[in-house]
Amino acid sequence: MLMLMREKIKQIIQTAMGPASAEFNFDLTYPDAKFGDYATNAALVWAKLSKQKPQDVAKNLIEKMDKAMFETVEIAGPGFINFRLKNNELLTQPSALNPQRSEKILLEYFQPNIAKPLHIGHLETAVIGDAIKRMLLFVGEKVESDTHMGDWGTQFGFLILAVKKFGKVNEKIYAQLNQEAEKDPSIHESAKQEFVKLEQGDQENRKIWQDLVEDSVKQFLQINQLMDILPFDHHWPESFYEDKMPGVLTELESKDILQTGERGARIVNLEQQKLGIAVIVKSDGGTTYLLRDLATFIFAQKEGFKKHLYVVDNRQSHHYKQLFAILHRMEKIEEGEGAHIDYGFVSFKGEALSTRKGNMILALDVIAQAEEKVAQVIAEKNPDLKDKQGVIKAVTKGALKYFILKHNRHSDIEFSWEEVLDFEGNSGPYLQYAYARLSSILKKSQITNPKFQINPKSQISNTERELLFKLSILSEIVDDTLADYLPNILANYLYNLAGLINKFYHESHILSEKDQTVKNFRLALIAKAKNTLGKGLELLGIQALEEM
RNA sequence: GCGCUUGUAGCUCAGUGGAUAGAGCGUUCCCCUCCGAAGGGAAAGGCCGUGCGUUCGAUUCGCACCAGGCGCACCA
Repeated sequence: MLMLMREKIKQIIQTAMGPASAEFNFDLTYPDAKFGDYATNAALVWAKLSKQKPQDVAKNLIEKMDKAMFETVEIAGPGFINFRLKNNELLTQPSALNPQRSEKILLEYFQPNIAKPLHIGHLETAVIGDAIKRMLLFVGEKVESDTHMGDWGTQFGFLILAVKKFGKVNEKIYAQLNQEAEKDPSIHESAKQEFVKLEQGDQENRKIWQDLVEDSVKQFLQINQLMDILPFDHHWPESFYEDKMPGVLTELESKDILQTGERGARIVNLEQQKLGIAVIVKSDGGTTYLLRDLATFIFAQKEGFKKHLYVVDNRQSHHYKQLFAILHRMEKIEEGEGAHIDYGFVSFKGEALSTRKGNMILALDVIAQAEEKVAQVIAEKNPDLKDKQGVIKAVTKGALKYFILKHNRHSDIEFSWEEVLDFEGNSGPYLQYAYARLSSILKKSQITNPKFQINPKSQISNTERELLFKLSILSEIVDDTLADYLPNILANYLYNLAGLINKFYHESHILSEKDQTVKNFRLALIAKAKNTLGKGLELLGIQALEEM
């Protein structure tokens, strides 16, 4: 059974505390490097409960503790216990854990809408979802991804109406028609009618719809290549659930959950949970997104998915609360089996981006501008680079993905061209650059697989020691990242790691080092750093480059 | 009105019940006759929105208020 180092240390602490340890929680954190590798507040917590002095409790704990793994165990500050591991222990952290759970997880992300071009918001869901998928796979979970294309709903009434009126539809026509509808309610009404006809199987409308969908699917699947998104395991668009909705309605009826609301709409009353009214079927008989999401969840459950995760922006959190509340009432869901992985949407110059306002930042525009800037930088810094095109693409994707992933997904992002196109400092290319320099040294050393020889007599600098520890905790960081599905935890870690690597690179000379033992140790450190940084980048979906 | 969410350096953002609150950008400096300067180092810059409470300890938890954003029955 593989175990994270911090779990081992927690067990050691618990063992030292004896049966009393079951009664309370304590933390094990990463303190400032000068204090140690790990720190615990266990003595402080215990002292509080037992009304003893923290220092005494700590002293007692340390005495009883199995200290074999540690270089030092010290009391510090108000009663923290700081642990410093023996150097050899730093090489033993498993790169992956044994999977604890074996249920299938459905991870839904990337929900493009027909007749709307891909924009920055689509990049967010795709990039966040992809990173989460990569990490879940890394820890051994059975996760499958699904795109949920918006190919159904009243909007299709508008699209069909547009095709009938103008013979075709594009973004402009669609927007124009929507604007007209705001002034003229009869247009809105006819659009709704067209969708009802589509749902009832009208042949002409079906044909128009199919053509629209086929076109769009081709366009959307560019995302896999465009942004290096792992292939999707499923494409279950909204229309996929068309024939699964009646069954859900029947079940809602039989469980007496459904009520008739205003104008004959079929609703679920969630006022008690302070979630308002959920409309399941509209008064014109058309289905709602909510009904399709119910059908989606229930379908996935029948397919054996125990957990259903949705990577969708935070404006829809009310919707997902309603969804989970209804599923709960249907007794289909238990705590933790459905989760809305929400993210803040992008604003630009303080204004929310929207297609309607016309300030939307399109995916292809961002990519094009970033590629242009990357090409400039390469022309300036590394004009003789081989495979320029490949590197330009990889650096561009790295910059965009990292820009998205470094933010705590809960916060809204203020988009700034300046920041997105800045490849210095806390950026994707900074990480890729650190990696490329490591590769370069290893290549020049001509030692392909250096072995660690930690000679107790040879000097290990503070930076080297700190780096060695940092390299040992990748799995713990992934574990933290997945606890709340916050990819920025991994992104921040990698940024700090790259900073340490750069500092080490700056302070310690490798190729010119005379002492063979020291040189070997440093080379091994470089190799391990390269592997770890490379692995971390891969988990974010960012390509590591040998040269750039 | 109700609900959710955010408020941390000039700007954009991390972060945490505790040991000196961090980074990038911007500003002012320093470092390529040594492995890639897309790099490293230094300085300046903070009542962590306000008030009250819980706590040995609050920027972190709770409540109230102020300010922004989002959502709240037939859009998805």
